[in-house]
Amino acid sequence: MTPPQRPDPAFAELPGYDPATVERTWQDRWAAASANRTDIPGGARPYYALMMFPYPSAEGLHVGNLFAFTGNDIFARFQRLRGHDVFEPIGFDAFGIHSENHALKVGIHPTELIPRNIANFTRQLGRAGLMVDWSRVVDTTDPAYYKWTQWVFLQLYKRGLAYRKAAAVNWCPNDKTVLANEQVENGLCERCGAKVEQRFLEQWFFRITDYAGRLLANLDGLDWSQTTKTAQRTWIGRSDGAEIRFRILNPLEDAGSAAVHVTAEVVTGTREVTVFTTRPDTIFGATYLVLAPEHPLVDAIVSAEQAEAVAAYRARTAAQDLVTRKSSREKTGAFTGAYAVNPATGEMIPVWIADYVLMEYGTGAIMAVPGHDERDFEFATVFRLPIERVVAGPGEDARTPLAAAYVDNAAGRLVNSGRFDGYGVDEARTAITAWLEEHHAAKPVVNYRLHDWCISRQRYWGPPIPIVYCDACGPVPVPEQDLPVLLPNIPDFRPDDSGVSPLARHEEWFRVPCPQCGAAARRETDVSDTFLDSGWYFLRYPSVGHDDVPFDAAITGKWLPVDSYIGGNEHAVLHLMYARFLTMVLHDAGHLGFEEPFTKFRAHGLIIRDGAKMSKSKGNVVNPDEYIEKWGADTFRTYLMFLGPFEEGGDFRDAGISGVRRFLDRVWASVHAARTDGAPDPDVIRKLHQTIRKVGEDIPKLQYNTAIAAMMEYMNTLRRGERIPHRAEVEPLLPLVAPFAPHAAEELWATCGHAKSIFDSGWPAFDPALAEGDTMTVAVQVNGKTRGSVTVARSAGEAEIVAMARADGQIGKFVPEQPKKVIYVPGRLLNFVG
RNA sequence: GCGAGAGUGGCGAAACUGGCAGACGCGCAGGACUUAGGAUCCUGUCCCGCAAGGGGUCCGGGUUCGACUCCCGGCUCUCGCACCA
Repeated sequence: MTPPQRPDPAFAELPGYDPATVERTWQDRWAAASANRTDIPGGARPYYALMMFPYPSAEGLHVGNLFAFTGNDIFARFQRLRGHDVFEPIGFDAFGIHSENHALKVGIHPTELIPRNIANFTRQLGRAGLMVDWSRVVDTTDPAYYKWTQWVFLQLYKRGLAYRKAAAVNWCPNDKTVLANEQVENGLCERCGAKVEQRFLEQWFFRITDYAGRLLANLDGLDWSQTTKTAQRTWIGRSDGAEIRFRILNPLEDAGSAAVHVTAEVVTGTREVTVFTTRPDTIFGATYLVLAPEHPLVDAIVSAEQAEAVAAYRARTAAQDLVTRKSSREKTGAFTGAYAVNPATGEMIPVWIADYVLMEYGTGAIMAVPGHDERDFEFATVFRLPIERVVAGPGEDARTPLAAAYVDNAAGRLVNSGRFDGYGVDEARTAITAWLEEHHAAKPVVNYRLHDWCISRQRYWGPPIPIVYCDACGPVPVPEQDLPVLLPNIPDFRPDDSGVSPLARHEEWFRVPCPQCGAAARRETDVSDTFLDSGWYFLRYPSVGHDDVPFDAAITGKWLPVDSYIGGNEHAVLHLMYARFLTMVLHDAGHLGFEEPFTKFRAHGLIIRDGAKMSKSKGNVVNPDEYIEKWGADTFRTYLMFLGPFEEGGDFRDAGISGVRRFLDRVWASVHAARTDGAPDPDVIRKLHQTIRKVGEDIPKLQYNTAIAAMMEYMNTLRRGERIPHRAEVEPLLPLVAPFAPHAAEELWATCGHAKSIFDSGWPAFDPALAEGDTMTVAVQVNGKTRGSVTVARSAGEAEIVAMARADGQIGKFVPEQPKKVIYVPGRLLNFVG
C-alpha cells in the first residue's frame, strides 16, 4: 500500500500530515538550537543513556542497528521528559578486522573508506531523529582517541597485567596470513579454502583471569538481563575441585614391568604429574592419566619404545587448526610408555597423551575416570583401557556393569573405594580431598575457564601496541608523553607471509631508539584488538574535548557509571566482560571511583527477516533509507517498536507499517480538529489517565509495543462515533507520543501554542483517582465457567454483586440455588461453586 | 552434549501476583463516501452451531473453585557455549 494522499475527509480543510516537511523542519531547528547538546558540566540531574556504538560498514546503517538505537532513544527521551539531563552519545567503532577486510575487498585504503562510511552513518542517524549529542562523537580511529587506548594498555602494563607469551593462531598457508576463528570454516580458510594450520607466535595478553573471581562475584549486584548474566557466568566458568599429584615411575626401570601393585617404598622416580579434577571422589576409579600433547613433561617421561609414536601424534595435533581440534569429538591419543601411581589405590596406571585434554585449562593433565566421565569412557573404549565403577546409583551395586559413564552425582554413593564406600558424592569429594591433602598429594583449587585476553593482532587497521623492543632493555613501554604511537599511512596494508603485521615491512616506521637507553630498537608491529578500543569508549564520551586526559575526573565522577546501557546480546560475553575488566583495573589504579561501568544493561532482541537474523552475511538486510523516505522517520521508528517486545525483537515485514502511519495521521488530525469550547468528556479523561499510567509504566520496562497499543486504544476511544475531541483530551497525549514520534509530537505541541520544546515540558501528571472512575466491572463465573459480567458501583460489596448476578437474565439461570461456596476476588471476579 | 529462552487466531502479538484468552495492529469480509478507490470513515472477524450451547493457548497427566500462567512427563523451535576434566 502507499501512504495516504489525502487527509480524512471530515477534516479535509485542515493541514495534512506531511512527515518529510515536519521532520526536516525540526531536525534543522533542533540542530540550530543545539537542543540535543547535553549540559555536561552544569546538568543537575545527569542521566547517561548509552547504546553500543556501531562499526561504520560500507553498506550503511541497517534496520537492526536502527531498531537498537531507536529503543535507546525512546528510553532517553522519556527520561528527559521526566526531567533528567540526558546524555545520549554515539560514536564509531571503526578500527578492526571487519573494516580492514572490507577495505581489502574493495581495494580502497581504510583511511579513505572509513571517513566516507562515517559520513554516511551520520547522515542516516540524523534522519532517524535520534536525540544524539553530536558535539561529543567518538571515533576510535582518531589519534586523539587511540592515544588514550594506548594509554590504557600502558596502565595494564604498569600493573603487571600485560605480558607476552607464545600462543597458537590460525594460519592460512595459501593467503599466508593469520585468521580469526570466525574466518575458519570446517578447518578451511573461508576466503581461499586452503587447509588452515596452527602456528605459534609471541603475543600480548591481559591477565583478565586475575579478575575472574571479582568479575563473577560482582554480577550479583548488577541490574542486567538475566540471560546476559548467565552467559557471563558460563563464560567465566568457575569450577571447584582439587589438584592431585601423581608420581611417575621411572620408565627406564619400570618399562615392561608386569607388576600391578607397587608400594610407595618401591617408587624411586621423583617426577610427578599434577592433574586438576572436579571429581576427587572418583579417584579410586582413575585407571590412567592423560596429558595434553604439548605438555612439557611429555619429553621427560616418554619411553624409548613409545618415542616415535608419541612424536608422530604430537606432530599431527600440532598441525591441526584450532577450530577442528576443538570441535572434533573422535578420541585419539598415544601411550607414553610411562606409568604413574594412583595415590588412593597404589596401583600402577598408564600415562597417555591425547588432544581431548587441553593445555590451556587446569594443569594440562587429567586423571581419567572412565566409569564416571563420558569423555574418558569413550577414550577407554577406543584404547581398551580398564573401566571401573566407583559410584553406584539407586538399585546398583559395586558389581553392576557400566554400559556408559555414570555421572549422576546427586544420587550416587561410593563403591570400590576402600574406607569411603557408602559416602555420597558430595561428602566424598570433601573427605577424599582432605585425606589426600594429609598425605600431601592434593589441595583444593578453583579453576576458571576464562582465558587471558590476547590483544595482539597481526594486522594493520588498529592502534599500534605502544612497546619498543631493545636488545639491551627488553620490551620497553613507550613513555606516556610520547603517545600516540601513530599508525602510519602505508599503501600496502595487505597482510603477507611474514606472520606479523604489515607494519613490519616498514623499517622507517619501526626503527626507533630505545626510550630507555637510546640504542637502536624496534617497535612492536602488531596492533591491538578492536575490543580494547570498545572496552573504554563510554569513559571518553562525556570528556570529549578534554584532550589532555583520557577522561576528566570531575565529569566522570558526575556522569558515570552509565545509568542505562542497551545493546546486542552478541556482546554479552566479550565486549561486556572486557569493559568490566578494564574498568576494574582503572579503578584499582586509582583512575576511577567505581569498578562496574554499567549499572543497568538490557539486551535488545534481534530483527528477523525471512526466518533468519538480519545480517550482512545472510544478505537479508533492509536499508532504512527507503522506508524513512516513504513513510517518515516517526512512523518507521514507531513501527519498529510495535513489532514485538523490544527485548525479544521481531519479524520484519512491511505489512503492518500502514497501521502505525494511520495512528499518527489520526493523532495529527485530532489535534488540528480539536475543539476548545465546552468541557472534556469525563469518561475520555479517565481513559486518558489510564493511558498515561500504562505508557509511563511500560517505557521503563522497554515494553514499547504495549505502550503503543495503549495509545492506539486511547485514540480509538477519543474518536469513537466520529466525535470531535476536546483539546484537553488530546494535548496530554502528545508527550506520550513524543519519545516514539519526536518530530510530529514537537510540531503538534507547537500547534497547541507552546513556545518551549515538548521535551522540556515534562511528563503529564497522572491522577490515580481520575484513572479509577466510580464503577467497576466484575466477571461472573459458575463452577469456573464465565457466564457474564456485572457493572456495579466501586463501593459495592460481595452481597450486592451476588444479588446483581442472580438478577441478571443471562447469568442468573446458571446460578445454583444453594451454592457450596462463593469466591469473590474484589473488583475482578465472582465465582459460584455449586 | 551443556546452558538459556520460546511454542496462543490467517499473520505480528496481548493477558497484572493463578481470576472475563486473543487487547493493539496487519490481513480479510460487508457497508458509507465516491467517476474511481489500493485513500478515508463505519461494522464484523478464534473454531463448530440457525440458535441455545459447546470446544479452544504444542501434546499427555496433575494441583486448584478457577491454569496461557504452577507441578510432573514428552515433542518442536530459536539463541549461546561446545572435549573446560
